[in-house]
Amino acid sequence: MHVLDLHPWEVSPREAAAIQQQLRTRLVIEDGPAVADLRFVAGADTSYRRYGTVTVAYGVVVVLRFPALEVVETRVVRTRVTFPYVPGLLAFREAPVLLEAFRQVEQTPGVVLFDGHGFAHPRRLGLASHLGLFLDVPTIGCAKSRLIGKAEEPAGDRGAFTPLVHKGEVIGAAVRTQPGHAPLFVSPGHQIGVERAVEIVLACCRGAFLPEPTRLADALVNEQSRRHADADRAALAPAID
DNA sequence: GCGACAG
DNA sequence: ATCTTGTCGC
Repeated sequence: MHVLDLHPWEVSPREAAAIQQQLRTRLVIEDGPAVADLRFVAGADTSYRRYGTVTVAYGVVVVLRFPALEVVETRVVRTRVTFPYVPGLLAFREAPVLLEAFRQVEQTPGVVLFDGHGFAHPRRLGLASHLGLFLDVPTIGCAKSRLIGKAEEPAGDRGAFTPLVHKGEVIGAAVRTQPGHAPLFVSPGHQIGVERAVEIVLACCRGAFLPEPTRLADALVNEQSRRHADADRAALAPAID
């Protein structure tokens, strides 16, 4: 896939917040691809492991055919990470490795699902929105927990959802993807609206808490990270105290 | 000033 | 996210 180079990632937390303020003005939170026109959807996720002072990150992108949800392409990438986890600045920790993985993707998806928020962010530029701008493709944020905003508990049946509101604005939705389980927080990333985002996420669910793209990316990235743990530790021996 | 806080 | 055995529940 084509990946735009909008700004450097080697920045301080202070600069990171300023960059988000700048990028949010370019976001497009409306419309989105019609479910009937979707042919391919993708899911992306990361996994971390610390070896001494070095933190290694694995990034994975899985492309599925839609609506069959069959895997058609998978990409795995590994990089070192220096940016710390800071609530609200997640993209600066995860984007580098994920964008590298996306560069290797051949089948451009009609929409990409990320494990984190999109518009439901303090500055309206969560991971999904930030990467949507770099990829110039519709994206959706699928977070397992809330970052900001409030939502009524959705009904217990699968598909039920309530609006996630922050400062009087609807920024996403709490969606019941699996009965008996806490709701999934869905929010627009880029080039899509709340309603369409929820519709697509539900169309990607097969009974599990997470939609297939994200669920498969999560399973694959964790497996890769663990399978290469020993080799990675050995390769980084010189850098370990 | 005191909580809350994606992964 | 990651560290971790067994265990309660659908």
